[in-house]
Amino acid sequence: MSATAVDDDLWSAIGDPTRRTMIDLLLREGNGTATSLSERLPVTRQAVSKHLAVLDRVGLVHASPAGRERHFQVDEAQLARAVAQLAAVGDAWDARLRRIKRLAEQIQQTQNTQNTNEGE
Amino acid sequence: MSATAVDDDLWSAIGDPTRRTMIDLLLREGNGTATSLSERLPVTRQAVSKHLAVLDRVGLVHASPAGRERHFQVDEAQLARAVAQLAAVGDAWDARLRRIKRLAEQIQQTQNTQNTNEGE
DNA sequence: ACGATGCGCAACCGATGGTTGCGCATCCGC
DNA sequence: GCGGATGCGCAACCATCGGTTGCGCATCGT
Repeated sequence: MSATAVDDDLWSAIGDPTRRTMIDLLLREGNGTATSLSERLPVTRQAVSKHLAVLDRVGLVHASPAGRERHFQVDEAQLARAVAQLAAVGDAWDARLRRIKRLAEQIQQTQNTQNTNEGE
Repeated sequence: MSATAVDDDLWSAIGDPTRRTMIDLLLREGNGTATSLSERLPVTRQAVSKHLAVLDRVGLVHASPAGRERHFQVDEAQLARAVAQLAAVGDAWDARLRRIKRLAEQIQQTQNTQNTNEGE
């Protein structure tokens, strides 16, 4: 049934909308610092820093110190794991509600045409 | 039109591991009450009741009073929306990961082909 | 050398997931 | 019909978390 400890950490990590956006930004730009990310987010540097700490703890990102800055970038393999988690839960529900799968896909199509990615 | 309010509510609703399990149980057994669910969960009835209230508020489940009991069941259409949310985020990241991998492979071969395909 | 920049630590606040305790309504056995 | 068991909601309370502000320290640039 899913829900191991690691899985749960990944879930809670990507469950936060701010963290999702941060991952998105990091993926888009390759890397970033707490300060650079905070400039593109509606939260303060400290909040971003905390989120980065969380993401770092679960291994979704890792930092590389460069002088007085800390450059973060996404760990692709770990993110792939997280994506697999999403898919797993979706599939689990889908397995029980296979008949609504088509409906979900239709909705997804609509959403994809509306928003390809996030901007806020 | 990225994260609308409703979408965000859906995310936070399914983001909680207890609520995910509750949805799972409800799907498995068709319906359930706060008490019946709490017997299968490591939390108290009140906690379950609160979660049910949250899920009810975002429309993922709805209750049907029966005597002194309140039977809940999953709203399939709304759950389909939620699954679509998961898939959408997963697809977005997945697509970007694929792009990164391709880019990395291309960089390795750039010495020869020089086919820079960085859309971004 | 000194100001600007980037960061971490600490204190604090509001929301939330969780608990316990209580009271009320409904059902069941007598 | 009465009383206990059952199911629920409300309220108080606690811990955690996302967020803020404030401060101090290290590094960079002139």
